[in-house]
Amino acid sequence: MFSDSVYKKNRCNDCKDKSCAAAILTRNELEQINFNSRESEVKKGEIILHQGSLTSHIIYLKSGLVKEFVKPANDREQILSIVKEHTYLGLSSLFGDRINHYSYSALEDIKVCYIDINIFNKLIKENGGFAYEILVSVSRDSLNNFHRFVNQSQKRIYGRVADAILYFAKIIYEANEFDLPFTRKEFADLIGVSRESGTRALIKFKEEGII
Amino acid sequence: MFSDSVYKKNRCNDCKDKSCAAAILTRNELEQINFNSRESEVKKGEIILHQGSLTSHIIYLKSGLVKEFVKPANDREQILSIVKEHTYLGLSSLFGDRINHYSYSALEDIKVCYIDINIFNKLIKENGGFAYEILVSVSRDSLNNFHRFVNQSQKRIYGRVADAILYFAKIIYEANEFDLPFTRKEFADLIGVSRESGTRALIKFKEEGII
DNA sequence: ACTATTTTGTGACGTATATCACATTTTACC
DNA sequence: GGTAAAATGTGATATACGTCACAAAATAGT
Repeated sequence: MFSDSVYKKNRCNDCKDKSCAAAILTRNELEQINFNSRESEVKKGEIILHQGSLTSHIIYLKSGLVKEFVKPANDREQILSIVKEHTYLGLSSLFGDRINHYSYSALEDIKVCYIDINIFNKLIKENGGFAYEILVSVSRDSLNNFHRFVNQSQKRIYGRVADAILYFAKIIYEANEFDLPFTRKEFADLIGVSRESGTRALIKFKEEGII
Repeated sequence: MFSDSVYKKNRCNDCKDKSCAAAILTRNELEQINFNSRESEVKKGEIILHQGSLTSHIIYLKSGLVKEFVKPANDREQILSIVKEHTYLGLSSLFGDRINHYSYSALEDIKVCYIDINIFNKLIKENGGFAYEILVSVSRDSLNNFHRFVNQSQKRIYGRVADAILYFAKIIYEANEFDLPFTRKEFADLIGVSRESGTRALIKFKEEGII
């Protein structure tokens, strides 16, 4: 189907970046994915998926960082989450109305795989173990989001800033020192405050020597 | 296993309140659920599940209305969603760490079924169609919640009140006239505002004759 | 290297809504 | 049916944060 398949007999089987779910699949099942998928690179800042678009392929984030967001009409953009490598994008949209409910854009240069949605669904129905792993990951997302939701509605700006920073330290980078991969405006969109207020809070944190 | 099983050979198979997912199961699979589940009634106001508790059974809401909520330490209670009949409670907690992340309590007298978690997982792994339906429902939940999340962080009080009322009219009751099934405080907890502010907004709506 | 554009910092100001305090009504319970 | 407890309504007050306006700095494009 794709020219490089001719050369690399089973790219997916040898992939070092397989998802937990894909690790469950048999050689033959991976072969099916292999022949119905394509790898691609996306540059920093580019949009991978637009909210409202129809789902024909599922997108697997092989490496890099991605932001998941919505932009309600003439309203402030809201970043829903920061997605790490080895994750499928927009799983929950896949099983609903087949319309992507969120947008995704690359926070850095990334690698993604486009997998045919029909193969994906077929494997879910045929391989319960695979389905189970997908369920685990959809559920984990769902819980994380709820957690953020509750945080946002109950804490105010300093708490949110602290949460966001800790989130990056613990979950995303697993390190104590790092640079935020986006602008102040995006940071504010993530914690749901205005750009100015977000900045002010960050500065205060710096003054107090916490950062 | 349960005494009534002796009398009613396959209660689950004949159940008129089966979930979409359970409708996919074979007679034999339903039999397995039948022998590892128990039906029960819960009175209005009683708690069905406590956040933090361990999951040993999955709970299916056969009839009635339930509120899903969290109560962060000495903070205001936050209602996450209102759950309608024919829904599994806490699915997303099931596939994570097996700890219930939310609490559930009955908004009216309800009927629930407790299904052994091991049987449930077994069926997911063995019956891909069942797994797929469960995925659909977890995804739908997830999307709904996101939607609420975005709404709450972008609209202010009147918008939220309107959303909540429309939600009840369209989704929960599917009617234009209804009584809110809870107190003003709970209503406020649902839309994430203080009791007083929520009440004031409701009164304003009444004055303007919208309600 | 030099503009043009975008991002960031900072002050002044307005306002939505939380909080407090208390009166009134409704509900629950012997 | 009468008292206690919970739920509701209402005003006064405080404040966190959004918005606006503009300056400074950083980035990008030629």
